[in-house]
Amino acid sequence: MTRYAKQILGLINQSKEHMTAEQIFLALKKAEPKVVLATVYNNLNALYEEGLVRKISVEGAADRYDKIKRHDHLVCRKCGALADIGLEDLTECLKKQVGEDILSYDLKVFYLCPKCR
Amino acid sequence: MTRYAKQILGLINQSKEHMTAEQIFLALKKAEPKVVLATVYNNLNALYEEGLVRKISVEGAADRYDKIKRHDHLVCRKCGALADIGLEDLTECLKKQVGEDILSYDLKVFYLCPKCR
DNA sequence: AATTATAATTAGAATAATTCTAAAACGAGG
DNA sequence: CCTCGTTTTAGAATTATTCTAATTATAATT
Repeated sequence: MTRYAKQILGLINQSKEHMTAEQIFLALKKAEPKVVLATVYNNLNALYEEGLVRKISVEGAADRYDKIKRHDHLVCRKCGALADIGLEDLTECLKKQVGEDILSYDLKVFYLCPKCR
Repeated sequence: MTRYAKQILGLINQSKEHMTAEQIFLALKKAEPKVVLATVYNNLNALYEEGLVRKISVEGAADRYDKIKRHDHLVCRKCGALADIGLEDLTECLKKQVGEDILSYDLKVFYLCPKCR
């Protein structure tokens, strides 16, 4: 794994937030002032292909990157704010229902966050 | 509801596909040759705000619009192809687990579609 | 260490999706 | 038929992301 890929993966795994490519770029820039946004995109795509990070898309907003560790998301339908929740693991249950072999799943639960209520 | 909004809603509800704004625009244009893409976006946003259509975002691709009727999606992790599946309704189960009042949820199950396998 | 090959990074232009702005057209109520 | 509020239009503007080609770094080979 390349130098930048390693650091980007580290950032994503440590972060409690759900960073966009831009935010990751800004964070990485603190350690690597020379790095460029396109490099971050390249590496994020590579990490995603390899299955080392998750990509979450909230309708309308830029894609966000997240650690692989299984967990679900609570999304505010108004402002798009994203929070983690750990619901029970549905993998087995889905495998049975779908029939096909499944790779993973993405469960977003929509609600109105305290601010928007 | 405005003239175009009505037709757009009709298109979405009838369609078996998951159309992007562009595709909806092209379909609507057959009946209404004068309509413009921005109008389609305006109406889609309005319909979405009113909770009359669903918006599904597949990482990387343009947002897709779908009927409100509860169902889930099977997404090919490679090519992004989208298919419907009707899994059991998790609403009650999620309400209990989340605690908060939930509006809806969006479950995407990733797999490799026949073509990409 | 010098040479070559391969992969990663850069800069910046290009593309695609979506939103914004201001003006024009429409439609209901007076 | 005039006015007001809404909808639509045209096109510019924005944003996220990808692409291209040149450059640099890394690794492998002599």
